[in-house]
Amino acid sequence: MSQKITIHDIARELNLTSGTVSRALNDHPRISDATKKLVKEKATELKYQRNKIASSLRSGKTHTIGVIIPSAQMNFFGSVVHGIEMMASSNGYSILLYQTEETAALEIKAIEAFLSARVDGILASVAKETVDFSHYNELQKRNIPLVFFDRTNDELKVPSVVVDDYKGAFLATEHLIQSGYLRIAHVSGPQQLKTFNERLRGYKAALEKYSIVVEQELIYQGDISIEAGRAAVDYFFTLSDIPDAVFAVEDYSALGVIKGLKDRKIRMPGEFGVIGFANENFGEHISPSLSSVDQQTVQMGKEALGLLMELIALKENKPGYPLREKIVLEPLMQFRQSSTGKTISIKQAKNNTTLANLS
Amino acid sequence: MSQKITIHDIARELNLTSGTVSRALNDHPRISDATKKLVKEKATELKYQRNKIASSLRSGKTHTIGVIIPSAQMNFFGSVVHGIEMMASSNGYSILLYQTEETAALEIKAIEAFLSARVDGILASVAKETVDFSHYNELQKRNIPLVFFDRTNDELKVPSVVVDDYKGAFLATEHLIQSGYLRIAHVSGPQQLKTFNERLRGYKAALEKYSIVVEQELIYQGDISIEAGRAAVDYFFTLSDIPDAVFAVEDYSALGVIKGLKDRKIRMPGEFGVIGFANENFGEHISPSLSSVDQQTVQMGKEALGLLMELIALKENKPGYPLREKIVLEPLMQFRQSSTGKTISIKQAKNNTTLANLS
DNA sequence: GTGAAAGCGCTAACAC
DNA sequence: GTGTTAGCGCTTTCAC
Repeated sequence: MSQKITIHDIARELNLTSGTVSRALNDHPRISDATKKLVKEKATELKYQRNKIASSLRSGKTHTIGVIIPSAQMNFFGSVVHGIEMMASSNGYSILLYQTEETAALEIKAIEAFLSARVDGILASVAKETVDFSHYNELQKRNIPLVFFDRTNDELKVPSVVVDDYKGAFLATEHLIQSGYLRIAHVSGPQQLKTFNERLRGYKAALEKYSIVVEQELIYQGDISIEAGRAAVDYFFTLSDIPDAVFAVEDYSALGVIKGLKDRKIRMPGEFGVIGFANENFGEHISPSLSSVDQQTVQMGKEALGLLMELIALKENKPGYPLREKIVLEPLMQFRQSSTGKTISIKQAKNNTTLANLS
Repeated sequence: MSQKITIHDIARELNLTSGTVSRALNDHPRISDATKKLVKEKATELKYQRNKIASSLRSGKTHTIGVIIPSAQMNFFGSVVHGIEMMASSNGYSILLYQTEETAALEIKAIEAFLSARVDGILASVAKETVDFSHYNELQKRNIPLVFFDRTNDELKVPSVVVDDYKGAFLATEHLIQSGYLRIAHVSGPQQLKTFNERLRGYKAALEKYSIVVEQELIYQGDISIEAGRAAVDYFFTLSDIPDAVFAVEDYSALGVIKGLKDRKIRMPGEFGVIGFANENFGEHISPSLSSVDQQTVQMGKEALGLLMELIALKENKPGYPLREKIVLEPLMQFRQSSTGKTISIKQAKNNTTLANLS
């Protein structure tokens, strides 16, 4: 049988009341050290385990936070969750984890579960599919502390932790320019997500800084997948003026681009430069190794939890916490082989081939 | 203000009692369809959210399970958690996630949190550091359903889900033999973990099946890291009789081997065959693409949760569940470029080079 | 088919 | 410094 020692059992054995036992266990200031010691010893002796359920019901605090991610299988989110859980645990919080599989339906289901579980706060990375944010709105109405990480939305005024997507994209694009690439394309992601929109903005800004005209035909409306990258290459090679570099919105898209270019026997780097975003763990091991923008995933998780703790403290009217609306992490540039110096243009390469054929 | 609609509010508005409302919400058979409909409509109208805390306190069931993993940052565990959460969610269960960072201290802390949260069951992958299993023993004493996955311990009689490491290693080694490789080495992992020991056993068994003598000098005592793989190559090339293939205990070691061989300009496959274990996500994207043994991570998670559900049902005396003690998943062979047919021996290659130099 | 009432185990006023 | 008391919101016997 599973044990069921309660504070009443401890109280009875010590000739105290359950109230005193409860206070002793919670280190209430007005309980004498002697009884505290007595109670705690008896508690361990009886292998008492505090019933958090009952405690939560009475106190209204669960010390549990809900975490919503698209999928734990994606390295990026596993890493963020790692950061979140570490910090949560050391703050005495437990985390309830739900995955959306990028669908709004599961996102709604997760929020309902959290509401029902009376979590003290929620950390979420919005699903790709989500366009209607009313379920998040509902959380705000109910005054439930909420922090977005990575995937955010600006319509809702939700505090968030993100990497500086704009800056990362800007630097990535600038790096391609400085490496000598002249016609730089972009494989973009779903534009309803601010994350991806910011990266597009950064891309454009870098071009503009160097007085390069932003051409709409060089922006392929893609997705974060290998397939999207491949499709982008197929598309780019239908253009009359083929690009010689790609800044992909994410590493998997970048990988697709590399695969597509390899199929076409394009030399990377040299003929073609590629840079991605996310610094997924395969990047440094493929060939050419993929240049990318590191998003400080673990730190992102820690910061997100920290911000949520502040919101929770604020809600409980504990003062002294200046509320930050947004934490922006520095993108860490990881320059590898795929984006290093341009040596020869595709046109030149083609001409060479033509010459070779003629000779 | 956060809302606090209770069943009493619904009851009052409908001139019913809270008991009836509770039953209606839970689809109790003796409640008329009419009232059920009425109650449910009113519930959504008032945006009622069932208080799971109160429900759990009263019923003794939390519909929550605790999950213990070394780290969510490790792709393997992220993947298993993905499987666990998917299945849990579709069974109406929430998961509480704790990481051990491979330490016994955090493992104990996690179990205490789970006990206190009154989880209905626990899924755990043992920390590398753990040698004393008394905290897991305590769970058994308290009759809390427990299932191990991947990292198991044979002393405790805990139901578990693992991949057949022996068989996977056997098939991997056999594949190298059948591909024409003659002198097959092994980069092994920490032998105190049963997982890695089983893989060594499988390697030896395959050699023996083909009457190949197991040579101790071909077994490099390594680890699951790129560095270990590189070091293994350095070592193998000091041997008077250099091997022509490697079965590495894990993909990162295999990757190190590939990198080491590339540095030495060894052609793969052909001159040298390599196969790993784990089917990490970089494997199919590197060149040569890495042959490996897939551990069915997502399936492992699903099976672990399924087994736990059975244990929970058993505890509640719902009959008809034959209890399985151990689920062993089939290793799925992923043959890619790195292990395909041998075409030329290193000796031959050297001779060719020598000849070329002479001419 | 529904009502009445007890209580899950804890916390937190309010006493003194 | 400790006792008393009243619930938190739900489920669940026992009625009828």
